[in-house]
Amino acid sequence: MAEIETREHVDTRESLLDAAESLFSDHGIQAASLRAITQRAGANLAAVHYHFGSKEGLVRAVFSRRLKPLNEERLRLLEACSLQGDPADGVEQVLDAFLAPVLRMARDKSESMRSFGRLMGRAFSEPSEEVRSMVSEEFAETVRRFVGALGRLLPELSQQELMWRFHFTAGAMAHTVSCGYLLERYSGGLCHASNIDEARAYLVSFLAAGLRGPAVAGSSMAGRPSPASQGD
Amino acid sequence: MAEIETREHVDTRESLLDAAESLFSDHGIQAASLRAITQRAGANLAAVHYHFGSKEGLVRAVFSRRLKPLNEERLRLLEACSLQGDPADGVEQVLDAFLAPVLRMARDKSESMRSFGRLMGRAFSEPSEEVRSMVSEEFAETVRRFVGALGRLLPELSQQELMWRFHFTAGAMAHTVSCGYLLERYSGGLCHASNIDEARAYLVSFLAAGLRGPAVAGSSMAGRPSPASQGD
DNA sequence: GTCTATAGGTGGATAGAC
DNA sequence: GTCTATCCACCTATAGAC
Repeated sequence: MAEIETREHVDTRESLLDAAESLFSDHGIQAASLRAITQRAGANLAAVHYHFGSKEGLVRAVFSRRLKPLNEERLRLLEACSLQGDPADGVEQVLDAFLAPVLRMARDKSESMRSFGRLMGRAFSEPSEEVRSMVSEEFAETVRRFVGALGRLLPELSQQELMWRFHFTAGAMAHTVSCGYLLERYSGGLCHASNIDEARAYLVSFLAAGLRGPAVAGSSMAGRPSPASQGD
Repeated sequence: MAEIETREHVDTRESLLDAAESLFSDHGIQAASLRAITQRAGANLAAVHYHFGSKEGLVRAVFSRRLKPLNEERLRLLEACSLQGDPADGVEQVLDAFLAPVLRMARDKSESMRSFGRLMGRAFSEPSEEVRSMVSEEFAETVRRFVGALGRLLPELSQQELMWRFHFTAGAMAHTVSCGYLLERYSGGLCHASNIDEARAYLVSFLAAGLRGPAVAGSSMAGRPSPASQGD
């Protein structure tokens, strides 16, 4: 009988994280009030301060709960690439290791995971400097490792151009995760951003072609109005 | 003498738009209070309600003031492409017509324009449904026209794959406009997102390669774990 | 650990004088 | 068109009982 009670309130801390995640992604971090969060969690207003110290502490906890496992999975998949490496598909494999965990999260069966997907998609452009720097710190090691792997597969790219291209890669991914509604709308319902297999296949093929494309001239392009992309 | 007075307060309506634009982009739309906005504009709190009816009216005015000229310029540049068209560089030219006005805005000399660039970069993932639907409506015609132009240049792509690729294109652009700090940070200061010529050249070459890449198999890819991007 | 009660502050909006 | 004054709802945070 105590079991039922236990399953009812599960764990206040975890309920608060779930409620916060959901409301942060629906209304934005700033607009989601602790009152709304505690109400949805079935907890008391003061519980947030007991468990997390402040609203900011709650925000940090919401992000790190998901980001640590996410980036660990990415790094595991990256390791797997370099072992079973068919170098011809190397770029595609690395991209898939980078993308698949995020896409899976953003389209997860659980509403909770999908919420976090949307939240993460806009985390980098959050107005709050606190949030931005926390999140970018959380991804730093993953970026370093994936850029390294791509650099070895694309040795003809300068470090600079490699970084730019990785930046665009991340952008296409983030947009896909957080702005899928645009694709549905602008395609008149032809495309469905929620289809994870389509998203993966199209993203990987588009990005691999972009990454492998000819390098920009290199040094002397200051002031050039329209780039001539005829590399070597 | 009246001239000096006139130049002092310029025009309350315009001052309010400038102040709102700046504070919306620094702190977010929801977090920027009418009190802070009117104070910066040197206007009275009640002036917002007199000129725009409500905070939401102010938000709409801030966006449409910039988006209409921006998209008009894009469409003018697109027209110019199809006239002086060297078909070999068609994709690059269309991309440049799409990107250049936004990048110029995001790196404009005036702080006001740069503010709006940041604001626009995250407009699509704004929590407020009102803002998102207003902004996506504002871009609808531009998207339609550019997708049409790209479709004619890339006839081997299905309408579906074209839409997906355009979506990724927009994502890379939005990320570049609104998350330049990430590139600077992750490259250890090697790349500077504020360099508009670099951004343009790298973006256009990357995206053109992605758009021109081989098409994904097409229909039978549901459930395929890692896409084989060996088109025809 | 969880609750109530409340402090102390800020938000958007409006009425009405000028 | 611009101002002051004010309403009232809401926010985060904390003190202190249980």
